[in-house]
Amino acid sequence: MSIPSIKDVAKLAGVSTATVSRVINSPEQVREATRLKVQEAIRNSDYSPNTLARDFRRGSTNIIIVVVPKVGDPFFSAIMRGIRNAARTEGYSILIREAAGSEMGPDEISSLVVSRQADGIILLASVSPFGTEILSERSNRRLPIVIGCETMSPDLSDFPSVHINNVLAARDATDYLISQGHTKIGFIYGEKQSLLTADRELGYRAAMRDAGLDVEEGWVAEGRMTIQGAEHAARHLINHQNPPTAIFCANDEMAMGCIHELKSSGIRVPEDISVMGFDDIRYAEVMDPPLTTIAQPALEIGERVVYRLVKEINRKPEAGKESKAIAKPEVVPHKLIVRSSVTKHRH
Amino acid sequence: MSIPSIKDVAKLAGVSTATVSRVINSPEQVREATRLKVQEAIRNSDYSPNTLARDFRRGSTNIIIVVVPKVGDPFFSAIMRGIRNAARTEGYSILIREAAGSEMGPDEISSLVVSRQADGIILLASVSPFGTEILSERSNRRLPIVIGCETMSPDLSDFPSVHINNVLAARDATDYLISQGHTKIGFIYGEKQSLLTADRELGYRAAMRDAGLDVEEGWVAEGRMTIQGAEHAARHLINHQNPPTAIFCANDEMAMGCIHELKSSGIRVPEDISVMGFDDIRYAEVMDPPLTTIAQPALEIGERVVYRLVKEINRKPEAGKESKAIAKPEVVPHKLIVRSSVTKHRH
DNA sequence: ACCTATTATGTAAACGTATACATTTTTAAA
DNA sequence: TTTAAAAATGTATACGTTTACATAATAGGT
Repeated sequence: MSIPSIKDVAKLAGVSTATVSRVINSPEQVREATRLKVQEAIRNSDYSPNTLARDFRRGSTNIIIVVVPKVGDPFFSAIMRGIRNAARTEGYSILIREAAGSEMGPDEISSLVVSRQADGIILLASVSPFGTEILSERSNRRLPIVIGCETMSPDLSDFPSVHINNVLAARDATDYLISQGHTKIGFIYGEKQSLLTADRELGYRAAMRDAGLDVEEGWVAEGRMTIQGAEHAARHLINHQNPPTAIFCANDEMAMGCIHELKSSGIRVPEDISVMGFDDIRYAEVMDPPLTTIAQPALEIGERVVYRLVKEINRKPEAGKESKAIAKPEVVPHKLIVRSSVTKHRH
Repeated sequence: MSIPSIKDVAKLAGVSTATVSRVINSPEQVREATRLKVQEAIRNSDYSPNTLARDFRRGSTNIIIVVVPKVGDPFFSAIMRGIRNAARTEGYSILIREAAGSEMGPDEISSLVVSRQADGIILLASVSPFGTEILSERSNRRLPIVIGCETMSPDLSDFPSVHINNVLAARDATDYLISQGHTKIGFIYGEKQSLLTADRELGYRAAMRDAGLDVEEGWVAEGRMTIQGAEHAARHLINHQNPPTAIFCANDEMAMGCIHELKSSGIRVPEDISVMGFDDIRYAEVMDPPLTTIAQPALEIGERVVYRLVKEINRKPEAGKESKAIAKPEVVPHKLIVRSSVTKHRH
């Protein structure tokens, strides 16, 4: 015997398929006696609805896909927790899609958007520059999309989003270093094309400029968001003829690489060089030295991003209007976390 | 105008829907002239196939779902890379499902298995104890499942799986500590119910026994696989009246917590106490001190686990046999990585 | 030009569910 | 009881594809 369908149940219970369907989807509509009979038949036939057929018929899946750059990134732990919480209360299932850097091409992202395998998409991964054109094509705006954490290029900025103010946060971080007496401050950014770390660099440079400090050529380098990349960048910075006394890394993982490289070169952190991170991943406080960094309200971001998305999903009906309204981003507060990797500079 | 279907394309191109379908799925079957005409129509109508309908009709999705305990765990980076590689060459898409400890109840895992939203499932997360009954029910054995890394309870052991020999690996780790002159060796395991860390504990105890060494009550504690848990456990161990001179942690993250706790208590690592990890996550080598640990061939595991799964998916046809054949696990080699967190014990 | 073998296309049914609408049964009021 | 209103159930269709089968077009020989 093959896999049982709703018909089998109907026959077994002596009712129509419509009634079985109602027992499953709106039990209050069917009389108790019938309901019991049907439920009994469901058990006996070991039936469970064919999700594929159901989703097809309904035209929706109750699934939200979260696109994440890399599953092994500790930064996403808390965000995902927030996403799960909110998704559960809203009745959605979460599936995660790994973008893995540039390995997820325009085709993939496009197919994700255009095929209705999900009711909505949460982008925690940068889609610039490759996917930008894709997403901005009107034709691909079929599925609601909300962007979390990431900064998007201007032509995508009308997507709803929730994130901290990265420019301001980086500025605060830099200001803190300056307040500790540092004047020669280096910066390690992530990927060249990433607008996210570009924003952080903007904040860094703004703070330096406003404090009347120079940013020497060679004080900023690319760390590719990886440990090895940051090690390489750190080596570059300390080999500079006039090396910085403090280094601001665009995320914590790079800070780890940076610190490791410094120590390996016999440089003490923070006594010789201070290091500042970004994100406050869970390893930050057990590092040696514990990392001074910027914390994002990850749980809150996760929750708000799905509430925002669900709102978007539910106001599909009036699709006639082709709502051109630019969604203003929801900005959540960041926070400076002072630990021990930054210390006062002794002149 | 609503969302275009294959019918619209057919009308526009002046052919039947069957031909359009063929142009999409087996272009070589249709004459070039027609093909071009249809492709033109597809472009003009901005059509893309409704995945829901297609999957429903085909009865399969070309999707593999990977169940992972937590997305923020660096251990899964490399495994996922392997999975992605293999999945791409096999023509499958990967979606990830976060189990998040015990938050994914039997219902969820069951629904995952029984609904055909995927063609197969890769379990990197332990399903013991809660999901065990679920999975072992014959009625739920509808979707091919392959287990990676994890150890399963005996009644699930007939699922295909690929992993290292955890018992042996833990034994090798412990033997290494013993070879360095340690006789008082502690152990921090993960979760009480986890068979995975139970295996590692088994290996640890076996090594101790075979070396004629005692394991004192109080030398082993639960670290819950988290930093905080490990800190707590470490505190427990060092407060013992006769504290160990080496601590073996069931994963690297706990080793980080352990080391942090030791240092905070003024204990030097490895001079006073040696610490050994497990997994060789990417942070292991930049820790201070760099962590001596056991490496798993993560990339290989990832690849083999999907090849195994695909094999399973493809031999569905002969379902009549209800293949009771117990699949023997594929065991891959582990490797001891010697760094600096373990040193010779001075008597 | 004719017939055959091959190739290309069209026709129509099916997949499993949900639901609008029609019909039957029940309930409650008179 | 009778009747109207309300509630429960049944009938039948649609969702968008794919595909077995039937039919039409082409090509290749004579």
